[in-house]
Amino acid sequence: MAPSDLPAEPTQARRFGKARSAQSTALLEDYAELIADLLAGEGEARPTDIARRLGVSHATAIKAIARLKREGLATARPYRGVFLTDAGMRLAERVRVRHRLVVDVLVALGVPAEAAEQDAEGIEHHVSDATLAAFSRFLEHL
Amino acid sequence: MAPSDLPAEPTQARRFGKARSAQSTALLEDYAELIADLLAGEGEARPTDIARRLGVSHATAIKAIARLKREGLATARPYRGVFLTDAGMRLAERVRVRHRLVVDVLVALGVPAEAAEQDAEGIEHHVSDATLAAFSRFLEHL
DNA sequence: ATGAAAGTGTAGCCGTGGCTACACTTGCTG
DNA sequence: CAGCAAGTGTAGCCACGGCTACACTTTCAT
Repeated sequence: MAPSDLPAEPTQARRFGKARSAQSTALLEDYAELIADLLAGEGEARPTDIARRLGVSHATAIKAIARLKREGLATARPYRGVFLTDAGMRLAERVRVRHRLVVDVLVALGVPAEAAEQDAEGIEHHVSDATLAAFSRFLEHL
Repeated sequence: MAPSDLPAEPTQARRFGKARSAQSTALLEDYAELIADLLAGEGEARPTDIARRLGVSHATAIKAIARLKREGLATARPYRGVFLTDAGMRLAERVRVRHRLVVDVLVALGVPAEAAEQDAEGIEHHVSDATLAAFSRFLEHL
């Protein structure tokens, strides 16, 4: 596409719309992945730990956890920590794999490790399956 | 970093924080780029056109334009279209270059064109200067 | 066994970015 | 030149994701 070609209106609108909705699931993905990590590493996931890791207040974390529950991704009983449902664990695993893949591709392209980790944190939520597949192929053929 | 190593807390919190703040500028970037395209292509940028391209209501577009004005990126007089300030044009140009670079890298990695355009729409807002530089180098050495 | 510290939960505020509904310009057309 | 269609702007709603402040459990040490 030449520089000053605008894509057809509906195409462009669809793209922006998808990017917007990807954004709305990004937060759930981050929480799911982090909770899975904490469960694996510490045996439990407490709201305060989650909040500290994400750099938000515990109240913010608790509200997000409520949303995870609403979406059927997590369960939690008052004062008893947070757990993931099967759906939540599947999501976390998908996110974990995708995150590593994005970081590995960035590093393979010559991005310094710390920048790769940082950028992957934002990029990962916008990587489609098609792109993910291409990333896999690229890393294999290295 | 081994799979189940968690990054140190402050590091991880900082990463998430940066990813969050990148998000807040993403919308401005999209508007600035689109307005620049419309000005270049049609000679004028009207709120309704902007809204159609982005797939949002005209009211939403107008609110975003108000924010662009607040941030010193755009100017607009009632019923007279939207224009970019110097800062706005510089931003738009930076965004345009970055967008192309991201798309080109994705395509070079084997991502199908349409998916590359779609994913770039979300990814571009999270690409640091270091990553951008690596992308450039990668494309040159192709 | 109790009391303080740590953690948890709730309430209520803010700004953002969506939306619809309604009012008002503008500008073209007949 | 009158009137209507298209475009513009404003108001007010919602959900989200931040926050602080405050209340309530739990837990652990004395």
